[in-house]
Amino acid sequence: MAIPKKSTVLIADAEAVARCGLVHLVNSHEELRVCGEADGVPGARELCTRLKPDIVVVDPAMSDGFPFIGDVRRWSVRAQVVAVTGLEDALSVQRAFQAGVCGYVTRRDPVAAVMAAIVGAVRGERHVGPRVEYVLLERLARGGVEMSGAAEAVLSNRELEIFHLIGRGLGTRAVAGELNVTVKTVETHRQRIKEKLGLASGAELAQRAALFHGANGAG
Amino acid sequence: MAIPKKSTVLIADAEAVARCGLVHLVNSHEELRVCGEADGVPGARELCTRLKPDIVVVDPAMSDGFPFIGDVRRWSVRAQVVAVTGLEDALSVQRAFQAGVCGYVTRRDPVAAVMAAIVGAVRGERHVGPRVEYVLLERLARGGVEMSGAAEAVLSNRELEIFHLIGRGLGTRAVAGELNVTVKTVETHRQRIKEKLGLASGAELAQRAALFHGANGAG
DNA sequence: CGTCGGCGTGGGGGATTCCACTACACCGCA
DNA sequence: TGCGGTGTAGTGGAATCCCCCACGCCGACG
Repeated sequence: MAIPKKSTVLIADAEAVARCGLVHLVNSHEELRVCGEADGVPGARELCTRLKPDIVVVDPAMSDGFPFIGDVRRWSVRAQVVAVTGLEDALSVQRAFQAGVCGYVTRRDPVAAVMAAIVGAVRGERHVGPRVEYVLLERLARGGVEMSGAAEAVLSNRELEIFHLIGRGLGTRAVAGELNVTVKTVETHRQRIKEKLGLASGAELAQRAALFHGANGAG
Repeated sequence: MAIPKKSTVLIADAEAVARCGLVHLVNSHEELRVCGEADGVPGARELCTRLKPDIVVVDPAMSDGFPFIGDVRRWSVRAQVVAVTGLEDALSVQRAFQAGVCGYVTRRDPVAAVMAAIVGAVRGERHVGPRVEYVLLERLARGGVEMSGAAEAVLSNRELEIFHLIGRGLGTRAVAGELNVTVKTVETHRQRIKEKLGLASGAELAQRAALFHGANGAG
């Protein structure tokens, strides 16, 4: 037969077990061949420049995972990136697509969905797993489409102030008391913060605020 | 021929990709054979009673994962349980061993360590992966004594599970859906968690959970 | 063997918050 | 002179928080 020139696939995932599964999965498809494995971004960068794979399967949960996706896209217009990860929150999906992934499936999605995303990527098709579809539709249903991946910089002074207070574990009522405004005002600010950051619920807001507050200056 | 009576292995893991890797890994060993796969605890229970596997490879991060470990041990004195999971915090390791696992490796440990733990389990040997060793030694180095430093240790398994989900930014309703219980049940657990950790409000709970999850869970 | 306490699961019900819309005054900028 | 972002605040229905209670299970302790 005319040797159909298999597409080469690079696997970049910190989890050895997941790599093992992905390698077998990819190699079991007749149009695909694994050309390399990496357990971190540095190794993946090296293999990427040396092997020039057609497809890069990457877990953005790795250190520098998201920037790495963008790097691959800049290095080659031909290479496609598929995210296979345990991250199932809307923000991670958003960041991945903004970085330029072609497909996004989670580790809990069926094996068929993983394969569909990788095989589809060969032809530039966008595929997402059922679980990803779900969180995206949830998000779209709420309207807030364009969100700033650039995070908290877009918040106004007042909003940032409230964001910090939320991160300190204060509830709506407590924030209102702290700032000497009504609860309704704080609620409005919370709404706007959620829109700007692309957060779907008050719970996600509390999480982001806590992590942001913990990572940056505590007060 | 003398058919060396391979040991049977049941794989219980919510992540399809990880299952795929574990299946290939286990089947590649001449003394082992995968006899079943489950993507959740209910399915694993069913297969466990029906197939009576020699080894159960389980991800305790699944819903009811830790109690399931204990159940397996109670069902059969002969069956051994090996934890293969993404959880790398000392508390999870401790809970797993208290529940009765024979070995504990993380998904990021080398494939060889995973195999060593599973093969060793056939003979009842205890194996942990390098990463697990590291966190255990870390724990010994600091605190010295029982890790009461983590106030979260006082939480029951179920409470800890919910605590993690809250830390991932899920609201009460979302947690209930994830665990297939009613909202009221989740509310009760949230109450008890707040009592045990001395938290005054749901906002404080969300903050603590986010910080805890960010520090331990996923990075 | 009984009882007691912790755990997981739920319900009732009032207070509170969430959330989508709306409103208005202020300010800067084109 | 209008347009847009900001800070403030309201209305109203859905969802939640938060305290109290209940039941079944299981392990521990007397």
